[in-house]
Amino acid sequence: MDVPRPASYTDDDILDAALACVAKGGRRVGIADIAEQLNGPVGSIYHRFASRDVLMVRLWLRSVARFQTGLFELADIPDPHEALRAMALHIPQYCRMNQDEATSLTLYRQSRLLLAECPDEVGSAVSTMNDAVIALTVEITRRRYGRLTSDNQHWVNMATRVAPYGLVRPFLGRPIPSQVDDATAAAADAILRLGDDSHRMA
Amino acid sequence: MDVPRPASYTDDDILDAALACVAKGGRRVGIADIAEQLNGPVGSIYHRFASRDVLMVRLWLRSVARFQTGLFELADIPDPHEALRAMALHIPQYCRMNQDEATSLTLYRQSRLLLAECPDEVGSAVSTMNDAVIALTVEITRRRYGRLTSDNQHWVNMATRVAPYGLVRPFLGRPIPSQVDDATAAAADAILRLGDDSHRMA
DNA sequence: TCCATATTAGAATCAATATTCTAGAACGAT
DNA sequence: ATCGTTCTAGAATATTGATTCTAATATGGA
Repeated sequence: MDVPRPASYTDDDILDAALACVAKGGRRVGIADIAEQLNGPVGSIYHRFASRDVLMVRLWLRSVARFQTGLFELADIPDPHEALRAMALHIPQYCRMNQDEATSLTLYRQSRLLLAECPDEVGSAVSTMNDAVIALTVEITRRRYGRLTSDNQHWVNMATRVAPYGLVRPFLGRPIPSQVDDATAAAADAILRLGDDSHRMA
Repeated sequence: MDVPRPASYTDDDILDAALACVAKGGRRVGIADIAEQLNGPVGSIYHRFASRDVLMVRLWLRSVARFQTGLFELADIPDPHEALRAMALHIPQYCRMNQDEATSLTLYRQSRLLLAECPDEVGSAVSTMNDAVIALTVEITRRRYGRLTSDNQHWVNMATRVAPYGLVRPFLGRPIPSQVDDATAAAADAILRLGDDSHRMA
């Protein structure tokens, strides 16, 4: 069999270059910027990625996946309330340890991508990206509240994702102060507790 | 004296058109989009705004100013903790009542604009936009904690701005559920309380 | 009516960047 | 040494969208 020329740049090399550009902040990242950071030609980038959009979405997906692996390690915390608080705290901790990737998480939002403007080469990955995490969360939610309601899921979502992410977001790009973690824990506790009084409902 | 031709489009008309485009979401808003929404030519837009950047920043500044006027009405709540909680709750409430403007608040961040890339025609407005709100907040903070420390200011900032805004942000563009308000109040209370134990410090 | 002025109007231009294209290079099996 | 394959290279092209430019228009006072 004939053998092809070996590649100088892997997919991940290119994604890493793009990540560096995104983290560097500045203006909107262009293919030329990525090529410069990569120290390679734009042709090699287009050889692997159909378009700039596909490249950027794949970068985002890779960061999301890496973020999520840390979450699964929290699955075996026995007390469910503790587990949920740990999930909340994982967000500022991950952002502090992986500043560049954390910045790249702000590139897209799943809801927007699903709505439209998403290259279908990556469409299915985008639509299933959260499935495993949702399954995990559902299980812990059931244990935490005794039963699973859409209300409970709402509180858990707010406590473990929305609030923590909202609290770190303004600090991305600079060192994340420890007060963010304290505020995250306090907010998560308080919001999770809202699900305990179901007497509000009819 | 000679009299000029009367204007068909005021500054605010143009900003309103831009606002509608931003709220409509879709892709990045261009001058052509705004002109179409305005039902006028691009020339009239450039007649009033030196550049797209100036226009968008002015839209953002107008939204921020409108948001802030609601805040000042809370100044005379006597109990400082109540006042701070009300400030926090003002954010989801404002976003619910003014969905389009709320979306336009996500256009820029003051910190980024000050750093660079800000047309100096609007630079001074950007740098002073928060002065009055900061003065108000400082006063309430002092009453809430007895004294003013940078730590206290941090907690107040997290409780009344960062957390509430982070909690609504993912819901912008669709109806904002009442749970956001409940979560905001709970989180604000919990975070403000963190400033009460100063025994942590040396 | 005619003037001075500020404005509308939108076609023409310009700049930035994404994308395509053609040529050449690297590899190991034959 | 040659070949088929996949990759690098980067110049050329296409596209997108901001900005500029010239002409025309509305207005009330002189």
